[in-house]
Amino acid sequence: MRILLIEDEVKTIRSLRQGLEEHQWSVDMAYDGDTGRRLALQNDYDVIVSDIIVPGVNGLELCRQLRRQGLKTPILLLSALGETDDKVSGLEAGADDYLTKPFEFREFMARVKALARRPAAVFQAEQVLRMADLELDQHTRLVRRAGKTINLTPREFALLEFLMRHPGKVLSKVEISEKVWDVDFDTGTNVVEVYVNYLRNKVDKGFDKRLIHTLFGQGYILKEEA
Amino acid sequence: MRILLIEDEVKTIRSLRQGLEEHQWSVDMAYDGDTGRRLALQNDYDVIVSDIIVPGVNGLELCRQLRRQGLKTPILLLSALGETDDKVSGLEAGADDYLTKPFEFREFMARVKALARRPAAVFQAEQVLRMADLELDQHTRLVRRAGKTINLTPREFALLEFLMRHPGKVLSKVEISEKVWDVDFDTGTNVVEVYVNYLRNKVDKGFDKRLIHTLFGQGYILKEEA
DNA sequence: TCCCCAACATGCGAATCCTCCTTATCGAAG
DNA sequence: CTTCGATAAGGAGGATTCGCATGTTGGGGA
Repeated sequence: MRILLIEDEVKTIRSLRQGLEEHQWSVDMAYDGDTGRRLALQNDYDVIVSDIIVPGVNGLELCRQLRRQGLKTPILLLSALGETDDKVSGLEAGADDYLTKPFEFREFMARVKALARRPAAVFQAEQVLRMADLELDQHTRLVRRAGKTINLTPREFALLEFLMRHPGKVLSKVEISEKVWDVDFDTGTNVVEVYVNYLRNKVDKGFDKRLIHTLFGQGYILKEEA
Repeated sequence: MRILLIEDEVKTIRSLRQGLEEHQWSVDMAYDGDTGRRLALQNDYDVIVSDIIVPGVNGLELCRQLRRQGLKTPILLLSALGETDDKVSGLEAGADDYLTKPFEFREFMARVKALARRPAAVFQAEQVLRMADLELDQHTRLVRRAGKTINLTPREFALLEFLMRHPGKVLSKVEISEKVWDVDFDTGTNVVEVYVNYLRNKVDKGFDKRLIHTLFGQGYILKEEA
């Protein structure tokens, strides 16, 4: 089971992390909201746990953003704020559970397990890569952007899959040739450029934000902002 | 939205019922565990709320029984017992959330809503046809026999899908032409035979038991025994 | 600042592969 | 022996992949 823990309070981190790992959970950490969001979209967790008060994007806003982007992963919010108003606004932001500090680890663990056994998580366990409103299911080989299904050829799919496995990373044409075409020499052609062009026509054209960007002389990169 | 409320304490019933109905929820009531279980299995609720201490089967046991019978509906347990042990055992019995009395109605409502927005029922609709060790997923369009993935062309898939939708039934070539090729006249060719042959090569050849059988002069049939 | 060249984008089309279906031939059932 | 079914072979048409030629753009040097 994979869990993402977004928290900046050292004491809480230590106890939760240790406890989770003793229960055989694989824990990814984020110490601020922005890192948390990136990880949440990039990887496929069974549960996400976030403190409300963290540096950067706070827990409530994080929930809203993730839900707006279609992420279905169960979210458990932690907070020192125990007022009904706080709980209500957390749950209305899209969280699935809300736990007030201080709490016993056993209750935390029981709630995390309850979230993980949801059928949503089972379905999520299929390999879905996300980047903004673009999603690629490695299992069903379905690609969608803003809800609209996109039809890719096998080679186009392989290229997009490679890009989405390394979001925000500059990928040189040599790297792409190696991983997508499986050739480690220069073919002397511009296949990569041709296929990047194909992908842009299908994935970027007609949508508001471009996701595939060129870094002159360096390669290509998949990211959100222009 | 439909909710089942299992509770015997008059005061709680009154406030919850009234509040839920003001939020446009349709409320079914049970005053004891046995009635609750019967209703839960009989009808299709979005959320089930149960007090732990009710006459007859108690809330914990109710959870276990419902889960054992495969019911996926989210369950919220209510209780005056606020100890960690109580919460943990409730969640481990299969509940999805646990709320300690007394609570404010707004928090209760927020938690119920959080449970109701789960995609549970949506994804339950897994469209898989099975025949012996052969399975065909109408949604992902994946076909497997004895765990081995089989690659079919669209036409082959349509033919196998038609056969699997009518297991054990004799299907004449005319019927197959109509349903799979959408032609209601005799094309004068033997397309059906050719495609049955393709299917046999991929689906039957190399496996111990044949599934596609010929009924001379009548048509084809999908069944187990030779 | 301007110019040029390398880097990149893109239109076009050839080669290849996949899918579908037909035809022809052979075997089996009744 | 006649009819029905199995199977091999191959062509039409479309999708896919890739190369090439020609625009277009970025950025470093004069």
